[in-house]
Amino acid sequence: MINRRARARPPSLADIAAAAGVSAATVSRIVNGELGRAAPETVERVQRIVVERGYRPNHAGRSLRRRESQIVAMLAPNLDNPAMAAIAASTEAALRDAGHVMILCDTHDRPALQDEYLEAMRAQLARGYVLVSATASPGLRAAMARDEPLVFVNRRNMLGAGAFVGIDNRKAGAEAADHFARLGIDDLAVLHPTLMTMTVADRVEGFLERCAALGIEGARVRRASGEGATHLDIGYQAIRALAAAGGWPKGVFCPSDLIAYAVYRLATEQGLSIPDDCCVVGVDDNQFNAWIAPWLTSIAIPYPRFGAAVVEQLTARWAGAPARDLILPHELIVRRLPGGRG
Amino acid sequence: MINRRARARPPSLADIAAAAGVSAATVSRIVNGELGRAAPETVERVQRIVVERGYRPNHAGRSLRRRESQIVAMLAPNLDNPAMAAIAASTEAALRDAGHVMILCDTHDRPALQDEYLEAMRAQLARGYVLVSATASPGLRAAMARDEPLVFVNRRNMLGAGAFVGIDNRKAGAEAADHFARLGIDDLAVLHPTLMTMTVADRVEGFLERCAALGIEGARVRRASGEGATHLDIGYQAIRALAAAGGWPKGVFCPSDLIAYAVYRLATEQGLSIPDDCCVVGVDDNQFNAWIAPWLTSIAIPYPRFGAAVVEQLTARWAGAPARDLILPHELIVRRLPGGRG
DNA sequence: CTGAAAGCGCTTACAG
DNA sequence: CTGAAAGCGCTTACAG
Repeated sequence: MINRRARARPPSLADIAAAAGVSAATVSRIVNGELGRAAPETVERVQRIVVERGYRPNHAGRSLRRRESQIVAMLAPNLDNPAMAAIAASTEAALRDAGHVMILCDTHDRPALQDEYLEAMRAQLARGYVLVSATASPGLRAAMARDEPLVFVNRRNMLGAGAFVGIDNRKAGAEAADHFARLGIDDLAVLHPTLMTMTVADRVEGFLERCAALGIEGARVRRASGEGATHLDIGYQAIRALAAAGGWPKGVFCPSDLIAYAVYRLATEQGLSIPDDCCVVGVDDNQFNAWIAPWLTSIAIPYPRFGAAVVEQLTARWAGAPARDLILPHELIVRRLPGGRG
Repeated sequence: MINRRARARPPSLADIAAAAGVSAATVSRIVNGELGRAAPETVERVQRIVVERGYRPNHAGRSLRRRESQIVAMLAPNLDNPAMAAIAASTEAALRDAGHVMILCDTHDRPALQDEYLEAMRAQLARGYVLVSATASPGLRAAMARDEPLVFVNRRNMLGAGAFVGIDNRKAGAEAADHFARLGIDDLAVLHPTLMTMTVADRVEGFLERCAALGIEGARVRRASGEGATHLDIGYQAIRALAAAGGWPKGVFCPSDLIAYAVYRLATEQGLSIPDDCCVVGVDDNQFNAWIAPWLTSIAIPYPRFGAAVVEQLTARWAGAPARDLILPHELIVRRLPGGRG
């Protein structure tokens, strides 16, 4: 038996107006909180009927009329990355609290897909765009030209200025170097994607600069890079190349936890122990590290706070304020140390 | 300097019609693929202008008129769970391919929030609802009464029938028991939340039933439960209680990977080795297991395939087909075995 | 304090 | 093959 019973139409403004014996204009004003413009008894009656019938304004009608929706689009590469999931979760909650809904788009880090979503979200009359680790693309340039409210997360706008939410990546890299220095480890390496984003490049540069400042010569800090779809694959390729070429370093800086996970995998495969044979420092400090990666010291990025920061930036843009940076504090989380120290 | 330059209005149907010297009706038909109803040269001209001006139909107008949007709402508890992230990622991609957009709502497993989102999405004229591990709630009952297109993922509809996408949880639990039997481990335990969802209860029951069938008496299979916001906390509480009460078992079945992670943490804290001292089997097989949890054997759930299954179910519901179950295959992924076997 | 009216951008049954 | 017209549900400037 196929059930094709037509779904009941939700009550419209007109239905409420008819039931209350007033005009649609009056109901609209009351629903939108303009309580002072109607007689108290009218307000009371309308509000009662609204509740009774479970009236909800139809957003298509409202958006059409106001030429704007309450939709905010988040464009992110690869939702499977726990850092992305953490950002999405906190942003979703913060937007919801502010009365918006978030549409999540997975760009797979491809400019063409990013542009397609930018266009699709524009057709949805999106009120704002949250671009997590955005890539350069013609559509992004067009959105900038139209002065759309854009907020860049993690990775700065590669095409010019733009509101930004993230951490101080150079400083984070430097603090990783300090950590190795404190432990007296100077046989170091850094692993990264062959094609670095600005974010990763800043972390790597911050690390290398501090190493130099600490007197660890360039020859003692090796670099290796890899290619692949994820930092897992990239990291695996990089550490394998590094270990094959000159043996394992005593310490390795990974500009993301996923790269660090790859190092752990190869070490495990080769029977080495982390951190005793090689001390690893990552970035992100994904929530699972505390549970199953006691070997990983990592620089925690406060993703749970990103949501509020994103909303703050969007609100500022809507109010016409100029774009600015919002830099949140990171923190080195030290876990197991080599030789059972600490 | 505050930049308040008004954003340019995107071209409307009327603009295109004017530019092409035809009526809005004709443009609408062509844009919607009714090519046969206009002269070929008209079609060609309109299509050219559509491309030139970058015309995109305004979805608010279309939704208003058609009384339906291309929005599909996904309601999920806790996006931070990697299983949820995997489901969200694959569903987002599949819906996008089918021409829809997904709005992701985080219900935090709270009935009131679930209802609020159900209402909000209804006001958005959502065309369908993907309910991941949904909870029972008045709003869900109301949505069922309205015959909304609902698809339940992971957890069946607790309030009646409903299209379902998931695995055979009893069988999964049974296979975990088989695995222990093959290893000759019969000092077993199972950990779970104090308040079990149907999904988890099925896994646990399937495990216990198979244990009984294999001749492992009830006294040799201990149970412990815990409470908390996440399976991490729940698992930690459960394994601690179990170990404190009667010592560590030789094998433990965890109906989710997160519970298994908690077991690993306590074992590490107490200086025990997994799987040598205690062999752990989880469920989900999150992507990171392959990289940093070589100690964890887990029953893989094919989340990357869930998206297509969800779209299949939604499409069937839209076509008026009756609700049915879509059971996808799981697979036991065996990793390191106790005593270096395997 | 309240309402009539216009209009947001689209679709579609109808007429020709 | 094409268009005029109505209407989806809402908001708002205007008039009273």
